[in-house]
Amino acid sequence: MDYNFRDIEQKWQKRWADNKTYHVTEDPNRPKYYVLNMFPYPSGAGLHVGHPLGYIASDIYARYKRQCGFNVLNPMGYDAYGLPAEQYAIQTGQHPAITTQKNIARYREQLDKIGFCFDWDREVRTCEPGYYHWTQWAFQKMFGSYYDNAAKKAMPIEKLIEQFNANGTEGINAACSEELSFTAAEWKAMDRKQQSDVLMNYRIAYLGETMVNWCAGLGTVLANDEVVEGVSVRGGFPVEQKKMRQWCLRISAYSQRLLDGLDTIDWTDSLKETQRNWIGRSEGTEMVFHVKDSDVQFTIFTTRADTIFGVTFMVLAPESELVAQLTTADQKAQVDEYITAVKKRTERERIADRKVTGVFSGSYAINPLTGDAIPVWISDYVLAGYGTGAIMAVPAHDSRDYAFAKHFGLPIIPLIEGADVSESSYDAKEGIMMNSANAELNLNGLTVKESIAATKKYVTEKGIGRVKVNYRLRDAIFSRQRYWGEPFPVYYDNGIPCMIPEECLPLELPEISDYKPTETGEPPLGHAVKWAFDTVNKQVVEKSLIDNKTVFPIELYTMPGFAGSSAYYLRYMDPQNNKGLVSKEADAYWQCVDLYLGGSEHATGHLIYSRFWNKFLKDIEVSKVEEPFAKLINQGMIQGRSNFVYRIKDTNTFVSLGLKEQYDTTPIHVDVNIVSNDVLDVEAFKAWRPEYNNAEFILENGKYVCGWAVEKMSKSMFNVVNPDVIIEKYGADTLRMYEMFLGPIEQAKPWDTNGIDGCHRFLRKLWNMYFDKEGNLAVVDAEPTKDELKSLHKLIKKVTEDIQNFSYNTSVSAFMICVNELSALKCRNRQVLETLVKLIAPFTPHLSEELWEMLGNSTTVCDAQWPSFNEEYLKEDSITYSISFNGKTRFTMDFPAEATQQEIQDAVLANEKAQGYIDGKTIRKVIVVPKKIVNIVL
RNA sequence: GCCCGAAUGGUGGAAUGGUAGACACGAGGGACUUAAAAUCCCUUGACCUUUACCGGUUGUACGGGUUCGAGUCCCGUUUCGGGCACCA
Repeated sequence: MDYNFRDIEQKWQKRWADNKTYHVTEDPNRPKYYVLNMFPYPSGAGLHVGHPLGYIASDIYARYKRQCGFNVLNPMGYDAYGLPAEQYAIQTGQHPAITTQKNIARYREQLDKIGFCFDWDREVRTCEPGYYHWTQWAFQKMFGSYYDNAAKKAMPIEKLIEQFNANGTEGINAACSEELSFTAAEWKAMDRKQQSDVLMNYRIAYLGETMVNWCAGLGTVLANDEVVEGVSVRGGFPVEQKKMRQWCLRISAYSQRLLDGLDTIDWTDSLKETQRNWIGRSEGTEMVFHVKDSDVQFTIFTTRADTIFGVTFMVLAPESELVAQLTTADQKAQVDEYITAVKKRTERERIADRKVTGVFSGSYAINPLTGDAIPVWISDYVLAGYGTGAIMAVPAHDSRDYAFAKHFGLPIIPLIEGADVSESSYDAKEGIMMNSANAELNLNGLTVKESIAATKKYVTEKGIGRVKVNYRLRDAIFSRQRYWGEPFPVYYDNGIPCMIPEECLPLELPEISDYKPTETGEPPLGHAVKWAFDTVNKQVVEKSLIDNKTVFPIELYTMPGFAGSSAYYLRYMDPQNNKGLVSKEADAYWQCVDLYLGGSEHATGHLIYSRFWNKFLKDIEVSKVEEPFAKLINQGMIQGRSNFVYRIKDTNTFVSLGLKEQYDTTPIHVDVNIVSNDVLDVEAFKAWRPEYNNAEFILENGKYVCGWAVEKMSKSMFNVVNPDVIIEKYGADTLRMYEMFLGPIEQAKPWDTNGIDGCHRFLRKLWNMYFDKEGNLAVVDAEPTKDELKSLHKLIKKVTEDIQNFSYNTSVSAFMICVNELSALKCRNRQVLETLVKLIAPFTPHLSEELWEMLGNSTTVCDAQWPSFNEEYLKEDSITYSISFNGKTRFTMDFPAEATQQEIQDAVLANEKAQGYIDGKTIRKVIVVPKKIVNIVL
């Protein structure tokens, strides 16, 4: 009987769908396991063969866990908001919802063919009102919260207001944009707008002024890569650095928790390290410097408090508010000129072109330890957004300060013994201090480490400064001037942002006629005038308590891509719930994702935002756990394997790879789908493109051999392989096996269709084991033989271990070895063959179900209990040891399996003596390697 | 520049410090076949030796080291990949 994978796969996919085989419900009597893939953005190109890699890997794990008795949640959905659909809409006028809908249908069709155990009843789409309801809701909760540094959690903003009413800012320890100080009386005296502004300083979702690339000509904010030499790539309009009001999320408040949480989760070290770098915790000292002949003082941040005696100048960021205060009249012209020049440069240009620039402010600061007056400069190598936007410069021990000092001829004072600073600075944090003493503090002779501690202690006691931890993590900018995203549930009352009442959510995205910005420079939602009116005045004003009949402007920004993907794993737990994001019961049952699979490209995006979002939801008691993803595996990218033909220059003649050195050739990408084992299908090539109709070929051995290279899988390289094509030719089970066989999941590897035959042959061979020549099921009921049991239990052990370690590639090999062994044994034993079906079921579900049914089972194999192995069967009767002298093997000896190492050693030595091999030699050591080698060291 | 990871046949890749190259592809040879496909068998790191068998040397990017024994551990170097990048 032939292995008719097409019929088998269709049959089972239909049956699974009809019976809702993979539908899961919360079941307190069974342990849960939550497997999750990062959900895809449904692009117009459809899935290529690289996309399902992670889905297959997690599907195998989900199926394995299910067979182990777990109640497994394995959902799938779509990250449906995104730029490509919107760009397409601008070009064609096609509504992004329609494009997205189409793409999702295509994705679903492709996914269904692979045989996943997804519970499609739990599908989510970020662009559906029922889903983004809860994205908007979470945003509102963030708006209504502040972060209490002492309690280390988010609290309702009302609590803060209470405190303001009672004591002003006295005793407040909250995360904020800038430190404020006012009394209760002052608070009460503020009007609504002023109070709103003050609260913005504390809210977790807040409107803040941030630096953006603003392009007036296009009426939008641009990303850095959309700007070159101060003009927009598209249109060539001038672009300036501008502070703009944007919605932000105070993710920085969670820096420490985001950092600490990393120690509690099972992610790869490299990914954790990337997140640690991104959060960028740095422990240092803040010190206050007074300005000479002035009341002004300012604070700097340094991690090298020990170098305070080597400060020879100070530097302010150009954007710093201190610049205006410290610039003296006679320097003003120069400073203004410098600031203007800096403003024109984009972030990108500053990084690309690192020539030293700066200007003297005219002021001097007083070194609090030496009393020296030191010049204050302004330079763009100091960033406004980090620390205090001002630094103390120690050119001897900081390379950037050194470059600046050399350029402007400022003094350099070495502070570490033996450090040669004539050519470059000495940045290392080691050595013995010198030149570092005043009447009260003497660092000379101490190590750098000791000096930092001593200086911290000193400045703290003297009130000059304090110990401070800084984080590089910035608050997330949360608004976009785009159409295809979640609308903000916000309207403005006399400039004060107000939340649309919760009962009016979701605020639905309106239809608009034009996806470009409006003529007045507003985001695309500005076209939806009627929507704004209806929403705010009918839905909001009439339904809510707001007693006003004027038209309120509504927020026209939309949310960024990461908004919808930040809590989707919670929504899968309870996707239809219209009372809340997730019910207490569902959350309590599923808790967190046990296994999360996705690409490492999300290390500093989605995986940070999501962790932050979850921590916030935990603070407001929606989610139960601190960390959403207990274990994370980054699947490696599947790269493309491109093929080339070699055209002889200025001809239409193509030369085979082996002969191309004899000609002057140009390599040309050729569609990998008309190449097999690097041999070109010449006729298909001629038909591929009109210009190749008359192509001629110089062959080798009658074949045209193509060159190849590993590149990114992309249309332009003609190396995209569609899973549908593979499935049509080999079946989904072969595809699943082969994707796993390619190599370790975490590793990037090229897709090479050439190897797939091996996996397909294996499945056919496996299939044929169950049937005789006439095609009848040919299993016999009998006690398995010892050899059969040994082979089988070796496999159970290996596969069980491999699945737990996610080394599926070696599992596939183990299956191949076992099937070869069983074939050699002519195994027809029902018990053995049935167990084999269970073992391979996670990898090849369709084939397994079919065999399982043929073997007379009425249940599905996906519920069949995972077999356990018995060490007894794995035991050998005797074990062959290699006997070697000084590592060189001489001969072998057999020993009973239960022989101890001592017995083996004694027996070997007795044999040596009897044979006379070791007469007159000194034996230094005898090493018995378990089950392998006896090495006699002379 | 800083941090992290990797390097094994023609290819993808195996190998708790213990006989390197499992398994698979490709290639070569053979069987079956009118032929092809399919299937099955043998060979396949390099080099040397031999009519053949048997055998030997060498070999996991490079140079050292630890060890009876190193692809694996340690030190240094090179190359490639990834992340961060004026973060004071």
